[in-house]
Amino acid sequence: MEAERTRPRPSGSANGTGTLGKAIDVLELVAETDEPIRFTEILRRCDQPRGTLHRQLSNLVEEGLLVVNRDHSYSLGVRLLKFASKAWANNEFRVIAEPHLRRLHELTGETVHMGVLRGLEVIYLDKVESRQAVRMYSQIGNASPVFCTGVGKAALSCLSKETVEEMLPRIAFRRFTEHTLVDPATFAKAIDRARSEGVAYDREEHEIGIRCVAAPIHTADRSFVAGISVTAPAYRAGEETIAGWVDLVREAAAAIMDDMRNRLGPRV
Amino acid sequence: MEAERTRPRPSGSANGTGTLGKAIDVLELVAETDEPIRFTEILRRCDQPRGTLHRQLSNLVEEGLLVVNRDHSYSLGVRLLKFASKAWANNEFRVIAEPHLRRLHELTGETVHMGVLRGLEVIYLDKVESRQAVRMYSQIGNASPVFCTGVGKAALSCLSKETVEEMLPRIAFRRFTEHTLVDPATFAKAIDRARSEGVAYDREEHEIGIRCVAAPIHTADRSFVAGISVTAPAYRAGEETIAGWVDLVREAAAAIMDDMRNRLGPRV
DNA sequence: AATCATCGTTCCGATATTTGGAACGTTATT
DNA sequence: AATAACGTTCCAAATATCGGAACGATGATT
Repeated sequence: MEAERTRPRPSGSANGTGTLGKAIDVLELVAETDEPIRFTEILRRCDQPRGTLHRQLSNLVEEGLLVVNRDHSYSLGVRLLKFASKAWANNEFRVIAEPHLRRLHELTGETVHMGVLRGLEVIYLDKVESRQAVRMYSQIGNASPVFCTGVGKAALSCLSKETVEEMLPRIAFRRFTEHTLVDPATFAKAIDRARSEGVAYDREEHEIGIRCVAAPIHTADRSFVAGISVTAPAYRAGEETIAGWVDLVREAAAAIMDDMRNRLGPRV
Repeated sequence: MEAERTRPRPSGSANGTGTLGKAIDVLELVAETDEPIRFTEILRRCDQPRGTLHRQLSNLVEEGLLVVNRDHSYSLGVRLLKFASKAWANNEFRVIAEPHLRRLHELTGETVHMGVLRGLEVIYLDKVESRQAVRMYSQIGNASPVFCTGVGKAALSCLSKETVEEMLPRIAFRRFTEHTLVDPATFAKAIDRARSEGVAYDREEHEIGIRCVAAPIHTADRSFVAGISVTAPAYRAGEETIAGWVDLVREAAAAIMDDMRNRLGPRV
């Protein structure tokens, strides 16, 4: 069970340990709130002494990770953008996958995503779409639940039945649409099926009118577990259409994993 | 000089204070290296004891800000993307400026940027362009020098002559092209001119073949200092063309500052 | 305009974490 | 196989954090 040791803790809040961990927990708390948040409000949500919280916030501001607004509310600092820009540009998996994502987009004409598993969330690493109707950055970096996204289910299908079983009770199955799978057992069955078929689906489970097909990608040692998907509005993605994408997505995933083995060396 | 107190320290490396500051310095060091970097290499660059560095790295990995690769090299973690995604989406100034940037793009047909001053750097907050030839994320979050970018010079023109004077010795004037201003005195004159004219230029100072016109935007208290710009390849941006953009950029900047006053309230 | 309540900041002894040198395994190289 | 370089662990000493309480600022209410 060595691999478990450094696994990121569940995406739930406030279990950071050490000085850094506590500070990042505060940062996360500000991030989760999608608008400027004031001192007292933060104080209420993280149970810490006033003095302590005040110093932590000051340190975060000093580092440029937070900014204080005129009304003493806190927002995320632009320095985070700089870090992320580097994290994105230098991510080896993303660089390797990129041409394959582009090809998949050309073959299907639809939006293609790549998302990596982190704890109980999927974080989108890349996106290829034709029309720039939706804003850039609209998806990259976004964190979505594993249980109602194609990429999330595909990623989980990389893990063993037992590992998934252990995750289930920590997942907060929340109903997003009438099609969302909210029963852990049903969900587990869907993962089993994805594992044997090599593809996972999202039929309007996260958002009404949006469907997708996804396939898993991972390193041999499962230290990197992710998924790629083709997403389209439901009216363009009937069952027959979706079925036609399955092989394309699977092949793209296989090609990416091939490249990963060749360029990064086989892992364990 | 109260305003100086919490100003982000110069973008140079390794002057973080406190436990958090030191950890973020290490993170920055990894970020600056554009490829995976190994323990010993980090050790050489930050003069810290082995044991200390080892623990700091472990903590950063534990928090998901770094990842360790199979060969013990370190890369930035995807958790940074999640933070940045929120920082971008929720940035009030960006949200306010966005429609104006779009309009400016429509009026000129060229790429429009918005960048904010942070220490001695400009960090790009937004970008609007028609063709998606260049990858998304290609610019956002990017940190560029103040002294050879239109946005950087525009931003500096918001500051007093004295403040700029104090910054000069800390700026590492590096020659990017034959047109780069590498003499502090000449550069200071350019800023003075930008201050009186309300626009700054970049005539292939950062990159051969790229020119731009930029205008400053800022809050009354200068806690937010930024610039917007229209950028184009030199063959499409002759002197007459650029001159035609000046008023458009200035007007867009004025409109953004109007909106800022209305929506955020006048600051100081 | 004055009062009161809420909010944010500062202070300092107690506490827990970090620090840093050295010794110990582990992996690559000759 | 021997050697060197690298990464990890350990623990007493140093130091930053912790956290309660007092203080000052802000702004809402009468």
